[in-house]
Amino acid sequence: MKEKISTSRKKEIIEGFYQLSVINGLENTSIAKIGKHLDMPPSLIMHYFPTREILISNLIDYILEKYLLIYQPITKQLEELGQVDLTVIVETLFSRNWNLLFDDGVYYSCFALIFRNEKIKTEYRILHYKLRESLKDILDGSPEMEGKDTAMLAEQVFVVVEGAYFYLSMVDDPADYDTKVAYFKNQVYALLRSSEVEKL
Amino acid sequence: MKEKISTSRKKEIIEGFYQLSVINGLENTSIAKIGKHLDMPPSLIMHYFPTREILISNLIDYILEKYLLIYQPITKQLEELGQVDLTVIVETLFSRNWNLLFDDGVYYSCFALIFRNEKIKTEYRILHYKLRESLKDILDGSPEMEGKDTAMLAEQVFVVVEGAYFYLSMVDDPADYDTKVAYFKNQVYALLRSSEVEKL
DNA sequence: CTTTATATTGAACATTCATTCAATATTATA
DNA sequence: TATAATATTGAATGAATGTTCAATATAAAG
Repeated sequence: MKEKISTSRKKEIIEGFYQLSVINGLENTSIAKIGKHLDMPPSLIMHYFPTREILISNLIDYILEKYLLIYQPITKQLEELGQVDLTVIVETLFSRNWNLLFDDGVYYSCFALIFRNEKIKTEYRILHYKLRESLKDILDGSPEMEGKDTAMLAEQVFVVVEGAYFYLSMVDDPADYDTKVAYFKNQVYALLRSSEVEKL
Repeated sequence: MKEKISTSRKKEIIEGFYQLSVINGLENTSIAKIGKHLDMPPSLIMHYFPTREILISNLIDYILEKYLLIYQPITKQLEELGQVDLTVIVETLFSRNWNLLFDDGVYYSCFALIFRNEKIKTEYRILHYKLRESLKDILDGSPEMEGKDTAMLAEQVFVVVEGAYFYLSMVDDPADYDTKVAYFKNQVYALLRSSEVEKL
């Protein structure tokens, strides 16, 4: 029971950090502000996270865990039906709920840290490699993908997905947004249908 | 001549800001540090940029201007030969020099601000729309693109390019890097060759 | 040369920052 | 119950933050 307090407090602090970062931005969220938000002295926060760097590192773990949740609809169908429809994959990847799962502002702020912090870079790399491997495994389970280079396909699909999310963040006009999403979905469907990607 | 001092000082300050941001990160670069770096009192910086927000806004202008420079090899060939080879386009878009033109860490840190600042978001949107329009114009000039939906193609090509740059930032292993770049280049070539993109 | 506008300086401001520390309260273990 | 470990508090630290201001230097315009 002793450990419980420690872990739940840590979770509470990270979540408070995240919530305030969504509102004010990562760079404007101080330890004092988190403390005020959670009704907790700053010294208690530093008891659990000795430095700000450690605190941020844990926030990134938290965000990357959330990031993985986009896969839930796919893995759910995989468990229930034993295999996954390609349409479900594409629709899941481009679903707007993904965007609602976590805040893009915080996500990209944290991402920007990879350029000056090797540990964070590695964390991001591992996550993104994992995502592609998962997709490869799913594709390998589909009879339509027989004989295709699924590893390459997974890379190519995700580059479209991530490029799309990056770009679409700037698009405000809903009609414009929908048109572009349709472009990118078709692009992915074309990739998955293509015969040019067959293995040697 | 009076105006000259003002503009050159402003340029000096923004460049100093940028340089320090590359090293220490945008969020760790204060006005005092810029002043020390340029041997200049902080008050002089605030004379030209009354608030930090304005300073950042100008830094973003500076970065986005640099971003546009990736197009130089293409526009150069366009001026010299009257038309552009598709290979030159793809190779230019994926050239490593692009990465060296400006720092990705600063670029993504600034990008993260679009989620809490409409003005910055609009600036980013305008730039990215401009990039796509330029590519469309270039494609329209190519006989190989006759009858194709070049607007859509430009969108699809850039989503691959930007997704690739985002993803490749995390990749450290050079062999891995090259493999993936080859994937994404082929992906773009396939897009440009595809017959499925014909206009209605 | 005088006047006016701009450039530059250095000191000062309150505020916020991450972090430290010693003291106390709570809980788990023996 | 006594002891040891953890949880929590509140006050204090010095350094850094963005910003303001009045004073001075320099250059342009009349």
